[in-house]
Amino acid sequence: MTTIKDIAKAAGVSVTTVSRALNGYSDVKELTRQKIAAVAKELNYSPNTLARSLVMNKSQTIGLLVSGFTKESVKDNFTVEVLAGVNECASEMNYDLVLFNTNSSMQREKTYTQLCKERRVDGVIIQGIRTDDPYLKEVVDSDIPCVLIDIPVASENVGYVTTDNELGADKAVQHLLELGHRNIGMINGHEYAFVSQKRLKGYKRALEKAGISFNPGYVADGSFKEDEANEATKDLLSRHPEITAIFCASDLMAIGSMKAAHALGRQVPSDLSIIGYDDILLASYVTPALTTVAQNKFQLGFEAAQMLLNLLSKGDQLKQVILQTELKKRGSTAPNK
Amino acid sequence: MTTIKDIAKAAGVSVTTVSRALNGYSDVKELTRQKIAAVAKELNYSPNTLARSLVMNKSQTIGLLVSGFTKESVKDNFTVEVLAGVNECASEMNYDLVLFNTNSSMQREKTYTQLCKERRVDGVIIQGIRTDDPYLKEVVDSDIPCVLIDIPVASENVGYVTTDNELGADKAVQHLLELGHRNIGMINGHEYAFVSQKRLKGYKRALEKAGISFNPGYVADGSFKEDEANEATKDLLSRHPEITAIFCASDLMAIGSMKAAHALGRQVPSDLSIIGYDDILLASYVTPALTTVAQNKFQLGFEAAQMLLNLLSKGDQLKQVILQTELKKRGSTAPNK
DNA sequence: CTGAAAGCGCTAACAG
DNA sequence: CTGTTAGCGCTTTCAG
Repeated sequence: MTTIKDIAKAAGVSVTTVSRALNGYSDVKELTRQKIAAVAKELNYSPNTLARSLVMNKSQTIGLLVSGFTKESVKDNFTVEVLAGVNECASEMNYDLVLFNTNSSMQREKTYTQLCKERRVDGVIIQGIRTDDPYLKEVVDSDIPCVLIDIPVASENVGYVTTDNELGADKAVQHLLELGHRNIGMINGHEYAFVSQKRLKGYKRALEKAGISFNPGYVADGSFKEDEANEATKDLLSRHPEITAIFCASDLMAIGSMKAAHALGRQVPSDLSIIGYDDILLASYVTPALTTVAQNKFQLGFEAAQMLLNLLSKGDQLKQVILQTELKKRGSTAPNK
Repeated sequence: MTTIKDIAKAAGVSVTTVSRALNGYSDVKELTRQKIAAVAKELNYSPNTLARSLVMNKSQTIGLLVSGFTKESVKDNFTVEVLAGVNECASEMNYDLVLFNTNSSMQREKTYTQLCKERRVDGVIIQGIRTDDPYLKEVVDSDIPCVLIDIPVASENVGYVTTDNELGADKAVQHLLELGHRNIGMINGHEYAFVSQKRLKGYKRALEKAGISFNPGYVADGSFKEDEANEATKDLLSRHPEITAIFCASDLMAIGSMKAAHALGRQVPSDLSIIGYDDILLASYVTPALTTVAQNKFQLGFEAAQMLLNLLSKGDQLKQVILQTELKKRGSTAPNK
């Protein structure tokens, strides 16, 4: 493997000159530069980024902590799309991504922080972590630049990007209200997700605006899982058969709810309207197609990467980005009869 | 950031001893070891893997070249599942993954090989690359240990893992034959995928076994895309209305075919049977649910990682793994009337 | 059992 | 414009 030393020798110059020439510094005679470039190509040279990173104390790498790559959770294309967005932005800025093994089946012995510090990533993007994850605080408290997705925490070198979850939920419920529904249930995620709290808030707000008092018994948790939402929906509907519409805090759960409705012999949307959240791929493929509150997952990732890179370059220090959502009316909601 | 030097000073020993103690060498007095461990923890030490990799000439990192992280291609959860498998295996073996930016919208100036060499990854896994990708040959020819997914190339330090595509296609067509279909069309991917070639072969083989002569006009290409398959299917069916069943070389294309059938007023499965390949998530969610040939994508990734790590450890030098597929009978196929 | 010293490949003052 | 020198943090002979 050729090194700049080899090039220096072959070109009859010093390593310094080689380094400078190869890195495009201005203070190298054009002729020398060409000579060096030629030799480098001839010798099939590749710079060793490890060495460079070591001395520059900068790895041009950003770490990715996601908990969405387990065998089970591929259903949700949320993670992938976010990743695609991150990748796109990182790509443009010449950063590489390292995926940390946060979800091994084995007991993890190293904390995220350790992983990041050892790998000397320049910064880290965190997604899909529960707010009660013990390591979350650790990373945030560390001095590693960090951008969180859907977790509103900001500080010296921590920012976040999320969507307007309260408004999104509000819009969803608003839609149901406009269709004439009055008894609207909600299947929420779990308390360890900020988005759940926000979406519940939006649900309440929309209800309140419509002059409908909030009934805690109308809300159940589905842990963001299809199966649990299925169960929760069955339970909810049997306790409250008067419910004519359900707002689910995720599409996957909405699909679970639809199955529950089906099992209970209630037709969607004629007997029961269901609205989801996220606009995952499946949403438009299930039957009936799911009405949902769409969030731009790709953009979420892209913006997160952009914020992180800005943080790193000490450019604009924007610590908060809130994206808007869009109501997608499809087949799973209909006027109340 | 603490270094072993700091620890050495604080513990009153040399850096050598610190290095050895921390790396669990046996030739360190137990007392010294404990002392060092204590100091290390006290000083909140994290080893610098960059430095270590540099001197050891080993980065404990494997590169991932996928072309499945563009904004458009998230539909296919194939890539993600493979990634999950790779991640799982790498995780167990304490390797980290670096995702190379192979799909930036900008013109890429660096070849895969360059990327790999610069980052000093120990090996690389390649997935979703077309066989006519100019860089593919380059990587394979380089001396970087490499495992390909679905591209049957093996050499000194190159291996591959794939599924038995010919048999899989054979099983699919067999299934249609058993349902009494005789005029069976095929929507294939494109010629730059080995799997397409294999699946076509399997299609022919099944037909031949049944004593049905191959009609080239019954085969069209859909480029593995939903839309193109849709068009191709419309075209195929209008040219050959006698076709009663179609074998699609991917589920995404099968979904496109289903839409085409719908547009043409042909009911699936009663008027037209459609069978896919892959068993992507969508397959079981569309209506009717798609009959398909399932491949274990997670395992594909897992085995690829395992093979690569074996290659790296100079353990068993298995260069070829072929996984089996499973026919999943669902709602999109029915007996020929 | 421990330490001194060399060196991985590169960059960055600093001095010409 | 170019070279000398030092050093990033770590591992590894080689001597004790």
